[in-house]
Amino acid sequence: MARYANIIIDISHEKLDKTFQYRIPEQLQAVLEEGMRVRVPFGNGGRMLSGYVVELTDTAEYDPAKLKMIQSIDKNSLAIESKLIALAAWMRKNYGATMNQALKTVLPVKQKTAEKMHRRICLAMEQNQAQNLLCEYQRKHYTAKARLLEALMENPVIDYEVVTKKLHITPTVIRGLQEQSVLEIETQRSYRNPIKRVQKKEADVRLNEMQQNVVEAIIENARTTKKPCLIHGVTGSGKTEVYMELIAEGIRRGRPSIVLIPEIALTYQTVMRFYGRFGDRVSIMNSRLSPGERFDQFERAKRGEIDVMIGPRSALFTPFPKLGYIIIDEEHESSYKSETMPRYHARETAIEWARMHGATVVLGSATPSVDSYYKAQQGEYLLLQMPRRVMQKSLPECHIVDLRQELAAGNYSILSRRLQELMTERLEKQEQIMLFLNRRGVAGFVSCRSCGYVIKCPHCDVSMSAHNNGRLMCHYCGYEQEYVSLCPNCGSKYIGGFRAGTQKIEQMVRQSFPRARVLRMDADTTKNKDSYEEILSAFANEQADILIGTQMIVKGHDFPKVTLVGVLAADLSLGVPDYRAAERTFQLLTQAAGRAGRGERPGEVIIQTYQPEHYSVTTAGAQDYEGFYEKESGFRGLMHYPPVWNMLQILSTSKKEEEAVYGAAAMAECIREKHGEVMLVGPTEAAVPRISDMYRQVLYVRHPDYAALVSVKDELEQMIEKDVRFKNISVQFDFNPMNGF
DNA sequence: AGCACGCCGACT
DNA sequence: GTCGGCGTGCTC
Repeated sequence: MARYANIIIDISHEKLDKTFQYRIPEQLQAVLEEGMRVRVPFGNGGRMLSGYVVELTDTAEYDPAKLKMIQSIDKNSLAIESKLIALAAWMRKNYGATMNQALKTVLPVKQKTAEKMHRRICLAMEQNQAQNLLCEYQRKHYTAKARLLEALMENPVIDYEVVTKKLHITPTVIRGLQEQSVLEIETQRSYRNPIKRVQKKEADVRLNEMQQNVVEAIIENARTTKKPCLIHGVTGSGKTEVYMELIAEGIRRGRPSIVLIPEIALTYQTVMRFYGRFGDRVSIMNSRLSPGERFDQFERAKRGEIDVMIGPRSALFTPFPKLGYIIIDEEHESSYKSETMPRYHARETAIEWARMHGATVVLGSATPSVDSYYKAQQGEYLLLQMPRRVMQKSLPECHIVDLRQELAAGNYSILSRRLQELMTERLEKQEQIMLFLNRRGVAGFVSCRSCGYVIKCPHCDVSMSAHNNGRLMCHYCGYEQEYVSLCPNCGSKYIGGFRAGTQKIEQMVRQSFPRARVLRMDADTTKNKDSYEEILSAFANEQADILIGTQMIVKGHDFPKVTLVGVLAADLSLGVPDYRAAERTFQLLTQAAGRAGRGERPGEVIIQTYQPEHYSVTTAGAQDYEGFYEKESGFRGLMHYPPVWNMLQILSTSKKEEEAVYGAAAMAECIREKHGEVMLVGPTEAAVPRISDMYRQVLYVRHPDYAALVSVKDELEQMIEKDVRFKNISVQFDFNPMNGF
């Protein structure tokens, strides 16, 4: 039975944005739970405030003599906040993080800052009356009051921020004047809906039989077992209509829904479809929203003014008081995994959140993650298949081209003969082409052809990339230096970039097809937010014949005129040193292929590769998910990888190399000593041994049960707290990682 | 955020 | 001396 409770008073102000520890009175020992709202004495005056129990613990983190007692449990708590706090506690436990880190992800809005933005100060008296008062203040040398009053006479309404920051007036002064009714603070809150409304409600769409069956199965499941559902539906099978039908069903039960979409796929088109169906009861969240707008949307959700929230990972924490469905589209996307602590996965977190709400999670993908499909096979998820495209459109025809044979035949171009032929044909027919490459920049690393020396970042130990501004850059820390014309190691002038990037390909394509209009889209051409939409809509409006790009062109957008997709080198993603490389390759190839033939004319796909016999290439070429899954899950089981086993990746970083090494070694020893049951790999240098002058060591722990890994994490957290040598070492946990450290 | 505390100029 | 404005720092 815990003796102390860590309590967060109000997330309103940064200085209070931490926990305070209190004693738990005897009569509450048995009933108090994490997430509960309580009344506690706070501050010198002992005034009573409400706070949330964030953690129950036995260790006093503060002088126990100074700890005060919790007064009571607050009964009129808004259930939703306690639930979110409980969710944060769950995340802390299952992913490893401090409670504050977890709380900040779950309650991302600084509520008062958002309100402050709307807060204005206005003069509450006549000019001449104010003039008199001003004279009086000046006479009495009330400098602050005079300053404020003078400003108010010039401009009767001023933002609260301006008053405190620019005029240097403290809240004490403002409150004083407010009490004397010299001024008023207006906190009018005008809701801004970031999407302009245009449309009337679309007539309910007719679902085909396949869609209808899926909808009925999910609704039935939501009434009974509430298992997470996984929809495996090929591109173009009409998953979005299914989602909308489910959302509508939730609304009929008075339960709103959350739709998670990778930010990159959150396009105008997608949003408009939901808007057309649900009107302004839909709210969209994206990274362009200001904190104020974000807050408004959350506030509307709390009050039940919206039925659907659409957004990326963070939209999961929309504080709906009730919840119908949590829909996760493109569930295999790695953007659902957080890259900062707590490194939570939106899918698992959604399942927990849905459990707390009695809601149902619906996952959808054309290429489900091996993780989810495995769970479906185990009966943990309900699997639903949508194997056909709507309107009897056929899947594109797929050809695999062996690049080794091209080389043998004397073709040194990045475009195979087959691809060139088909491109010529499409250009003649005025159809569009997409060329896809999993790489960016003019070229990859720069190396010397005489001695093999590779230019690396002095801070991160990774290869520097050549950029079009003629400089070399480190992708991890941003370090830049001049391009070199002579090898720093041997002085040879045969130093340069290898492997083509999108820019190089653009040049080559322009050379081979001088009359074609070419667009390029990659991280470099989409630096500012809008250029992304601009390029895509230019291509959609047929202002170009060929679109060349990285991953980002294969997601979301529908281009009906595209009838040829070329994957230039499937190997690039296969070569990544990661156990998920094959899975990622299969997904990329399938998605790229899915871009072809979305319109009336059938599509064709060319996959160029040096490994045409690799199963992820062959199965993607044959549009055979099952075949891929069988091979891949077999491999994972054999090698004890997730999802068959679970894996915990641990990173130890420090400014000093020996400290990072010590941290990893000490943790490894602790694991060997106390958790002999797990499989331990490492410690070793991370794939990137140094980032921004921080040395990095990694450990991998594996075990069939997730819970075993959680207890390893708990053990390590305790050890770290005790061992003073960890003072300058930072440790990060990543459960079932999507990316290596 | 809100409250106490302490500094400092103004005024009976 | 005392009164009151106004900035600072702390709250388990």
